[in-house]
Amino acid sequence: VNQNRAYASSGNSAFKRLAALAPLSDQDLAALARSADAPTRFAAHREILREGAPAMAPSIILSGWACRVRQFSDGRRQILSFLLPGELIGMCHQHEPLAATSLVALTHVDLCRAPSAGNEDEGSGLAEAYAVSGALEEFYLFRQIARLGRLSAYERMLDWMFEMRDRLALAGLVADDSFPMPITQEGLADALGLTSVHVNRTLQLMRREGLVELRGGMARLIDPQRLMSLIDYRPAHITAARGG
Amino acid sequence: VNQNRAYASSGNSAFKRLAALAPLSDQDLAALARSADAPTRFAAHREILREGAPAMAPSIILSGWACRVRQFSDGRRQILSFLLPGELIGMCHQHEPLAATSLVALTHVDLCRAPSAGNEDEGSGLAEAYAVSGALEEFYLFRQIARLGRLSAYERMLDWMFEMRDRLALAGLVADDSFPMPITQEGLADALGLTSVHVNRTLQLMRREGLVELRGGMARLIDPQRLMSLIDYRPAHITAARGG
DNA sequence: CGCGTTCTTGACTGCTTTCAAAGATGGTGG
DNA sequence: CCACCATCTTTGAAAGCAGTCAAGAACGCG
Repeated sequence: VNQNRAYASSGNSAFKRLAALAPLSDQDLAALARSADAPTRFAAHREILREGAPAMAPSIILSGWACRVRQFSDGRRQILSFLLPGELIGMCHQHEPLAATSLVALTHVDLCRAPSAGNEDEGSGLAEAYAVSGALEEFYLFRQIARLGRLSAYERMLDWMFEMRDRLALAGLVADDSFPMPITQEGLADALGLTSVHVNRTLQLMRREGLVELRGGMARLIDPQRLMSLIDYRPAHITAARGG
Repeated sequence: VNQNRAYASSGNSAFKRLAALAPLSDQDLAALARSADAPTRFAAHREILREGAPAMAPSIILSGWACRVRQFSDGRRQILSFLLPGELIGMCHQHEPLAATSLVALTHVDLCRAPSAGNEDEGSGLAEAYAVSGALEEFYLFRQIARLGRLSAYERMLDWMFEMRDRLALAGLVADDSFPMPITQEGLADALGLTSVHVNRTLQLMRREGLVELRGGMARLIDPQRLMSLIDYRPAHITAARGG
């Protein structure tokens, strides 16, 4: 694959996301660019941070997918949340000295330090983007809980795909309801609280019904309008607080 | 019931929790006491905040249990998280103008504004307590996800009871592994992603096995040491960051 | 081209839900 | 103090969604 081009544009979509969350000044963008100049790279499946290890510096996902994972002693695994391009790690809760969960790279991942945002009260663009990003992260956690607690396998998968679409769209990674989905069916199972066998069956059912297309790591939602009504999907309506 | 005494001591356990998270100065305690002088009261089952409504001022639960809820259009309900005495609402993500989830009182609840903590960087006791509380809140969300995603009904209930014990212990509300559990089996079902029927059956099984005692809104774990090994329970090890 | 990972399929099991109804509990008002 | 009512708990039988085990096919990478 043409990794060169991928790395050349690394961070591009990440910046796009942050700029979408709050207006960024040239100064903000310069700080981001400087930070992204020295990315840390992780290969797929590599552990970025282990539960119980000293916490990480606040960071930005420049490219690739990562996830938080809880590994049980008997082998069971649960993906707690996903970390997509432009999303942040360890911004808000830096007061905890130890990482509460492991972080694992699902694909090649480029990471960089999140430039500090100055005083949060001054309405700096970066500070605002960070705050909105934090609010979104919490929102996604709530959604994951509702998904696991009350949705059927079928509903979980649709709901999850919609969320991924919306989150990737912030980074400009969605074109025509088609978006990258670089995760195995076993990975999906670990995220949705199912088995890979059942994920497979459900996926095939959805394909037969013409609801989604899956090819080569890309997903496409066929009739979003109709699907959203099927599953009571509510997009995030979290934006930067206007004025003051 | 002797509500008078209950209200006289309202906030007592809440203060205890915050003081357990970080050392509080007399100034901090005075600010808390002042705030708690003007509590807002909610009757059981009352809605504290509706999804989509303007967000609430940062607040402290002085007494009682509340929860975040996601209500589906077809009647399904999922309790996303619990809010116990001394826990905080809306501290970190005040930048979102609208509430992302509904808040409902499970019992009578007394609420008060969280006194502002001055500059977070100055190591004020309150600011530190708020930060640790935020980290814990996130940790509990992760745990809820793992619980719903990968544990059986039996395991979910034990795991949840352990978490409640530990959280209530911070507020000094646990004596001899016995603690208040003012929630119906249907409420438990909504929190654990089960049906009330199955919660009931599972609870009875656990009682028959002599693992727990449940009487009059109080729960008691019989042999915590043994139980914890059964379910791979990991206590939170989040504390205030030392030094700096 | 060969090997390992991932995907697919089938048969069977089982945990959990559903539906329905009876029993207990607790608070309220007469 | 007791009857009454709503809410909560308990129980049974039957159905269903998802898990388990196992093996073969397809895919992608080196």
